[in-house]
Amino acid sequence: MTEAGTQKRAGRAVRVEDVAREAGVSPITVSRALSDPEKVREETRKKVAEAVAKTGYVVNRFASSLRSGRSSIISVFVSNLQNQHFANAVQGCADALEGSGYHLLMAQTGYSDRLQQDVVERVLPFRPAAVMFTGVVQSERTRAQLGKLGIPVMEMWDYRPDPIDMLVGFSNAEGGRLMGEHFGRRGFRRIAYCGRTEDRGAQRLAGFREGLAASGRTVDFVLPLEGRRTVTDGMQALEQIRAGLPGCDAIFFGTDILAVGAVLEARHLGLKIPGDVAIAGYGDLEFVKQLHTPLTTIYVGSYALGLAAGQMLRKRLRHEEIGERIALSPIHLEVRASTGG
Amino acid sequence: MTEAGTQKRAGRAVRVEDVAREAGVSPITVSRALSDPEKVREETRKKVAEAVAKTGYVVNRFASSLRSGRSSIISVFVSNLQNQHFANAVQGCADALEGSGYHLLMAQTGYSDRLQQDVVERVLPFRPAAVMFTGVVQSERTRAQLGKLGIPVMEMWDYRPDPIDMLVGFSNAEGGRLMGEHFGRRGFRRIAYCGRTEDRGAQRLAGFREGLAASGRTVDFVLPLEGRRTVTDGMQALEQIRAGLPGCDAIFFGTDILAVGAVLEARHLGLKIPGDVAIAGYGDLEFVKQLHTPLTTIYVGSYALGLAAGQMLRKRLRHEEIGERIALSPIHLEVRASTGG
DNA sequence: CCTGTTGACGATAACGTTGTCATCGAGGGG
DNA sequence: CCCCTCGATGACAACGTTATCGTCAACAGG
Repeated sequence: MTEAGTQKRAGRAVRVEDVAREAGVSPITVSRALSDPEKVREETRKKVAEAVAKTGYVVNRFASSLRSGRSSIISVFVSNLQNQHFANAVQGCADALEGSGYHLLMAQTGYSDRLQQDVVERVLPFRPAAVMFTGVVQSERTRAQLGKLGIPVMEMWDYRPDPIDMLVGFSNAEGGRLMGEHFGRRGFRRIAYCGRTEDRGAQRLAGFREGLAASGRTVDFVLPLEGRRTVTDGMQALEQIRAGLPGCDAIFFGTDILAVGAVLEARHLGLKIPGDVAIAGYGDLEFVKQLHTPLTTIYVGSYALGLAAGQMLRKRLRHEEIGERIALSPIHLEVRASTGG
Repeated sequence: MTEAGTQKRAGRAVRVEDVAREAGVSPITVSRALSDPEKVREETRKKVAEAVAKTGYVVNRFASSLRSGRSSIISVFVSNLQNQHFANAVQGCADALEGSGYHLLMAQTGYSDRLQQDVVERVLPFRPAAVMFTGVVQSERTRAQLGKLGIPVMEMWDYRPDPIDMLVGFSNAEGGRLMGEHFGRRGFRRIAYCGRTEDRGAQRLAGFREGLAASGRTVDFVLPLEGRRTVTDGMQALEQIRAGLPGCDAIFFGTDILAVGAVLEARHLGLKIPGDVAIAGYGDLEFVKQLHTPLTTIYVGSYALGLAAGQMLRKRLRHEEIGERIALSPIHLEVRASTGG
């Protein structure tokens, strides 16, 4: 058994009935005055407001949601708020939904599918009006279950062509392409990629190749580094790339953290950036412009993404036309000193 | 009128009654089998479980909370998740409460008192089992209102001796003191402080003076900078301090962001750090160890703080003895190159 | 055999609100 | 002057669950 629910409120709650008696009207009129004021005369509304103030009445949303069959809860699934981008996105959602009367219920998911399944089931008792995910839902079973729920579902962050319902994401391919074109304009000749080569990484790499192809270039060396990586990995990567591709003059890292490591290591080795080797990253860190050698990277607006998702969802909840159910949040190239800004 | 509540569920919901019929028991037995399994025979429990699976029953927490008078909702007030420290703290709370059966409801507060008052009222309809705040509650009216609620209240982040109910915070004075002692050990002679001189800043400064006093030192120059500040402010501050206190050889900034600016400006001016001027900050940024000149600062464990707060609250909700209702989360000095680490 | 206790389960009612339909008077068109 | 619409309000019942009390059988102790 769970621990929840040992809190009991003391005393008898103030009910609509009490307010109604105080105001000299019927309970249903109190209800209307509070939730649909236009249907009540100005004068009556005022009497009710006074009675509410006097009694200290606070509506009970459990009763109200039960009876009306409406829920003001939107459930937000986040794998980890310590990831600053996710936190920003959630804040964006919150801001977009401010004043809409909806409330965000945090649901923590680990990265694992099994957990996500559990959590979805833990949230369903609240009959949420909608659910949002930072990151696409992986498990097919969960996707099917969510689809059948008949409520708006928002997937954020990643792109996929067949969302459960709505999606606002970044195009990883677009980011890679922008960087490829930039490398072409800069005239780099021996080009390496380092980072993940699965999922998001694969998309970034594919886009990168495409962008380079526009100026007849190719990726001459790929150093795959799967999973979570650190600055130290980036430092080692630089050596491996220089060994694997002698004369390499430009490296695109799939993740800023690796690029930061490479920048530090290059300075350590006395290499000129970008003279000897140009280095670029992909936007997962906010401080890279404050490095000694500011890093060229792909800027990812995680707050803006969350805001856009929240706005789309809000429209949807108002039954307004939302047009496309898939939106790509803008990303752009930040050219800085590390590629010769 | 708010927008919320336009979602209506289609079809007839599966109720305990349906499950009961399927399992050949009474509704109340189904309820018990699900929420208090020990009171039901193993065999009956199994029949109920099968019936639940077959019917796809999901409990309706609105009905259950309404009838039982218990809420599984804990309301968390955050001013801004884009502040990484707050996000970490919230994640800590979430982790501490994982598996407890409680759910976190996000409540966004601006920094203003008026807003906080509004939001508290927006949350009360959920009859939360507890409320948590990142940051102490400023408004006396809100403090009184919360006190009367009779539910656990947790204030996080700042320290104050008279919390509404429970508090887990950092001692800003302690951080200042540690830095003052460090400056003493380093032998700095002409010492400046720059940053806020109100609230948290005042405490940091007071602690700093105290730490310096241990080695007979004093703060020779104070440059007050109230409000939110940026790297640029830090850059300008360095010049002002050098003008205001010629020969200044060490500066303690009340906020890392200012210290970062000063470090960048010092490098720009060709000053040696810490040879010409030592610089230290106060832990609000995570990347300062990755600067070209890593920054000495006060480390603040925001995740650990949230975790501790969540754990204390969890105990409290189980009616366990919690001992002190006030806890100080550990902070410590991170000595790095910018003060001659 | 009687009384008391315990364990498993059920019948009834109530939690506080709002959807639905009904009522009633005011005003407008024929 | 009648019929109809419209605005404002009320009576009643129902949303889905669980607290409370009650029933009934099994069993122990005297």
